Amino acid sequence: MPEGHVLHRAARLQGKRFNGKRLWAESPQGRFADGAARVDGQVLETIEARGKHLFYRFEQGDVIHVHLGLFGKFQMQTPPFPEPSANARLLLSTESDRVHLAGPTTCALLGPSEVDDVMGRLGPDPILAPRDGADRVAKSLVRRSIPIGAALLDQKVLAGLGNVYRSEFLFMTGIHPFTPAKELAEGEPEALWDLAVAQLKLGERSGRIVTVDPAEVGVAKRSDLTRANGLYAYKRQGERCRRCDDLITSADIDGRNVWWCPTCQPERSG
DNA sequence: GTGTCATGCGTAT
DNA sequence: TACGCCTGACACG
Repeated sequence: MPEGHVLHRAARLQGKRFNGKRLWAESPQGRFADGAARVDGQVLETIEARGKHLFYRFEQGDVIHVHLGLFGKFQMQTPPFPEPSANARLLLSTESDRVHLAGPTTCALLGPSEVDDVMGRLGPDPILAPRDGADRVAKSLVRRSIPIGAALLDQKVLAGLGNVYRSEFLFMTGIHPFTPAKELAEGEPEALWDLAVAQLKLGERSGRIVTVDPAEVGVAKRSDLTRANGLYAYKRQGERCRRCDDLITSADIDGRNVWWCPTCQPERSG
């Protein structure tokens, strides 16, 4: 259940084990058998994340492209390696480490130009924090009349946000989710970008999404926050806002729920 | 056991 | 807007 921080974390942790190493590749499930056979025995050069996509670049120019979708999962394993689950799409191993991939939406072999196509469809990635990121986000939001709540999930606007960060960032910036993207106030797109940069980097380091300021809930350290007290809005329907005590509410945008505080994020009449 | 939902996204209608 | 894909956790009977 991954947002962008999960993929960057995977790239970092797997890269530490596998970059520059010759790998065994197999697809116990069989659905990536050809691709696995193709890279089996090749040296992995780098693992790169962009938004919610992951790219494994091998010495002969082959690239494995992975997108976890809603259900995909990586597991890192060390010897003695457990029996792969029946749905293991891909195993990459050295003698001392193995990554086990199950349930991805995408696991495919690409050539370099196809990699460019995928990346070309993505907006700036907050974890990579390009200097012009805030500008690009602002320029793309100003052209859209769709709700900001929808725009934030559009990977062309900004690559790597998912449904948890969407509700959290809108809460933290005080923006009602149904505000048309083009009607954001001066500075708000930049504030959303800066928040994304800070929060996704925190998420990448800790491996979880915790947005709440520890002081706000009377906790000493960020690492003491849990799933139960670490979020402001996401999935808190009917619970009290941590700031104003109003009740968190929710609605559907394009088939996905968004949660917000009606007081902290007032509807804007335009 | 069955049904529903979920941190996602592409394609068809 | 609906459906398909991929899987696991949880609620319900």
